[in-house]
Amino acid sequence: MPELPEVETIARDLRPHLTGSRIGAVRIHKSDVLRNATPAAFARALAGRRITEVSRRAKHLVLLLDDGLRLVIQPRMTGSLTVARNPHRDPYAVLDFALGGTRHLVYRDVRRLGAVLLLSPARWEAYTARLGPEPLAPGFTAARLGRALEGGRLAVKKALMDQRRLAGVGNIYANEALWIARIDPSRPAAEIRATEVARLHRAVRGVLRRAVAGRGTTVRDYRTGTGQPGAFQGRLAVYGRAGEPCLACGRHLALTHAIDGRATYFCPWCQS
DNA sequence: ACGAGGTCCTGCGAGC
DNA sequence: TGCTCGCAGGACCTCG
Repeated sequence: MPELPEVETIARDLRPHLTGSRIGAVRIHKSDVLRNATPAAFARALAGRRITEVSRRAKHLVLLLDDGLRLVIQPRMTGSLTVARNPHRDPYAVLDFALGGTRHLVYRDVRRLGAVLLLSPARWEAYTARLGPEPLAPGFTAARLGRALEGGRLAVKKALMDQRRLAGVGNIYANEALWIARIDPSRPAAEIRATEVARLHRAVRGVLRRAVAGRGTTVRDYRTGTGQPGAFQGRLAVYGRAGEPCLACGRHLALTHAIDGRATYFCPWCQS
């Protein structure tokens, strides 16, 4: 679920609560999300550490600790992170860090497809180097997007969602951006013309920025860092609207699973 | 060098 | 009402 706007919202919400906080007791309710540490080693590495910085990279939340290690949390489909006071019993709570007083940072993940990593500075460098550019960074130009789409005949929608080519775009915003840019999601990425790349560049950045302003899209599980649903789901133009009228031309929107097996919503008329 | 499909998990809504 | 089936925001892998 959480794509760039959702993780950005979580990071902004958590930052004032976490920055400077010391992690007390670490409770691991489900250990299968820990991808590179045993539960004992994980708890030992975190307990007593101070959080010095809260940031986002792609769809990952990154907590920098005072010993240089980074706690990287990738919520994938159903993960959420909130700061709560005296968290109530929740069968889907996965991790719980006491923060002093009554505050806790809780990672909740129904399907537990999420990933939690503890990375040294060197491993972090290697990790972030494999991810593509940040689409909202000032230096992300249309030419840069054009380069990300180069090579191979893969569908442009798949290229947009490929985290090595471009960071942070998932299924919802790939659908939205392609509709805004009036580009057929199944077209080979390498065949998108320069004028279309320019439209797509504007569309991707525009929809991501508006979704951040709207505090993300809640389809089902996503919650902001304060535990609220996002507000952008009411402003989606195509995602989840199969059979409903296209907001541009009024014809019926279509749904296919032919691209990568993922739900692709599009207007067969506007995006052809 | 691709794409297709299975895998990790659980829950929910549709359909029978 | 109660079952089974397919699908869900992601990303990894193997196979052909």
